[in-house]
Amino acid sequence: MDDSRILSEREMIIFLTLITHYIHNSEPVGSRTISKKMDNELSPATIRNIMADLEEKGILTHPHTSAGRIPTEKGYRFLVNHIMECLSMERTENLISQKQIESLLIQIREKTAMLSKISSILSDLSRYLGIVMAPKVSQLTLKHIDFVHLGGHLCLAIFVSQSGLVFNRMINTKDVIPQEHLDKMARYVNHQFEGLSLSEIKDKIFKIMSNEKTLYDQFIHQSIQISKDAIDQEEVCDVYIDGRLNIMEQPEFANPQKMRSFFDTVEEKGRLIKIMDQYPEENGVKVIIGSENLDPHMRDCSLVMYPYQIRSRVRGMVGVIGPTRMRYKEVIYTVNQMATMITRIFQKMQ
Amino acid sequence: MDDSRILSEREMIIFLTLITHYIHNSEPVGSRTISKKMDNELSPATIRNIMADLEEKGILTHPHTSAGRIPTEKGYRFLVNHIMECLSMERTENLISQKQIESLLIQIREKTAMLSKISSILSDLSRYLGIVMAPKVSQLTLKHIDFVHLGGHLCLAIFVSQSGLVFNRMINTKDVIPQEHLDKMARYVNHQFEGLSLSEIKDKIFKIMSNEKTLYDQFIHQSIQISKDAIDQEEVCDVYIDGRLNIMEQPEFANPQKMRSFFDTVEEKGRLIKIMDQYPEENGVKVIIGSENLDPHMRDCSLVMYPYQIRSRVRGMVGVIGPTRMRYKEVIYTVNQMATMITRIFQKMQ
DNA sequence: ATTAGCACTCTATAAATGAGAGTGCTAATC
DNA sequence: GATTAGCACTCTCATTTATAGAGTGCTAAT
Repeated sequence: MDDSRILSEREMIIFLTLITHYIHNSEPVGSRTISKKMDNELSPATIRNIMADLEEKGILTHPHTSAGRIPTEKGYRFLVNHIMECLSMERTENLISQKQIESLLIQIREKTAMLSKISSILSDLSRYLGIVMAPKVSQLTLKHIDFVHLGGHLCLAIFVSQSGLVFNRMINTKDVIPQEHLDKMARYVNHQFEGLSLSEIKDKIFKIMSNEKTLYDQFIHQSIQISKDAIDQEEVCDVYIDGRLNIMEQPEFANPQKMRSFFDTVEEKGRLIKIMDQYPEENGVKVIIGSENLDPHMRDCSLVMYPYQIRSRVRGMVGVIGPTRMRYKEVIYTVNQMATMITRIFQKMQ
Repeated sequence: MDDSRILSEREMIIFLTLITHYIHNSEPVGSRTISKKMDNELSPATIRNIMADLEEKGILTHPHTSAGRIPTEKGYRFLVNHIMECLSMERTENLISQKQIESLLIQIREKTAMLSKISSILSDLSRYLGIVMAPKVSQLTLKHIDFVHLGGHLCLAIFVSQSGLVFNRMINTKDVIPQEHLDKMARYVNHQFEGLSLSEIKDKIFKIMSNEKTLYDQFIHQSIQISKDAIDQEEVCDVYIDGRLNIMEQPEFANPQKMRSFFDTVEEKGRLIKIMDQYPEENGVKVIIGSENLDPHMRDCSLVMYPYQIRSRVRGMVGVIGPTRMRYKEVIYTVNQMATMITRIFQKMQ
């Protein structure tokens, strides 16, 4: 039963005081401590009674008889719901110096570098682990394509997307194609495909190829073939992680065993992607707390993730992983702002 | 005094047996263990005597009276010297499946992706930390340059080096330059600079700019200006690291404190570069053992690094960081082969 | 409804104990 | 003369025992 909805104001104050204190000190909080924090408004004995009530409601617990209280996962969930309500009501205050970060990021054009910089910024801001999941390239819109002859049958295709991201793929051509020829082909291909997404281009290539006229025009045929080779290559969904040091500082990972099993999961990036796919979003954000996470190695972690967009098409995710005892409010606000900022940056980049 | 040069054959056998055993088990080795390993050829008592001799020579020690022996740093250094002698004499056996790795690597054209893949391979092979230090871009030779209009005053310059590496820089142009115009400029610039290294191009740009003819030709002036802007941007010397998990498994880092201080140093990449610059190479390799390293946080680590080349010009470094108790022979062989392979790959890439 | 008082519980830390591993030395053996 | 068996000695590490301290829950008083 969800008794936790019906908290009296006094209970709420005590709960928030306790959880805040615990989040910062990671030690069970006793009744005396809370009483002091509230300027002795209530005596420890009274607080003990209330804490017992909160424990009955399932949002607090204590590790052993003579220890102070700590929040349960249900407690954290309750806190997060509370925060989300505030988030939608308050005008989010600026926790981060957006301008500086934005001007820093907008200068990086290279996809890999940009995303890993974002994960590094996220980890610095949150003091936990920063995570960025790359958008699927196939949703990007083509601005410009270029072919460079590398020698022999090797050729390099360089894509620039509308949003200014650069990525490239290598092609093994059937014939040796000289650079001037490649330039001509590039001009043709640019003309044909500019403004389309990679997956749209795929479709168009299919159409052109099945057009019988193509069969007879050597030039078109070759141009289309090379584009097809470049686009068809399987894409990996990349994950960028930074801030491992931050996690090492958390007392819940002081045990080397736990630390290892945590990093085992995190470094195996496929797992993260799976986790991301597994959970629904609420109000655009995913917050996965402790054992809500089905992966047993992530039982002591929480995860906050927001989606970002490129030209209202592609969606990637950014977020933070930290201990269950996370500074949720700060993190949720920060990740939210970063996601918004990234979306905005891609808009600006044109 | 370097008594360690004068080891009898028997002493040598015992030393190698002991150090090998210690490297694999990370526990002090007693006389009984060694005796067994040598098929009871000698009794524990005899071995004890010899071990006492080796201790006098400074290549063994014991952590306390009733523990077995462990190698000193001088011992490791002695081992490494011994290995290096063998390396130059033996035909290096193939420890790694070079062909597969080579064909895997040669497909990656993007600088960042390639180098981080190499560091990942190195960490997998060594089961320690894989390190790659990127070559200085300014030494690369230009194959092809391309300008892409990104909208407004923004323009992207894409470089492809002779060796097929791609990297790009963003430029803020004074005027708005349309794409057709940029294409023309690129053709001119390619013609002017192809085959030169970035630093040579810098010089040439300087010459052209001081030529008075340039002042009057608007087109040349603009082309040169944009090239200059692209090339002048400060480059960062990148470091790629992978295999943190491997390090966590080493018992010498079981203490969370030590682990943190180690990663503190390693993640701050500037420090690694400094360390690299500080030590001389012997026979092309740098092996830094334990406290030979001036950085106090790296006191428990060893470092094996080989240089690699791109077209016999630029030098980067690849290597491995592990505990002082490192499987030196394996690592030295592996890193050696990887460095050679990388050099060869860049040759092949044309 | 709140609070003071007190017995009770559990942890964390320090001190005490004992088994085990390995040495160094001496005297016997090959 | 080199090797080895034998044994007292040293030091660590794991286990046990004792103790102080923090915090609770309950009862009775305010």
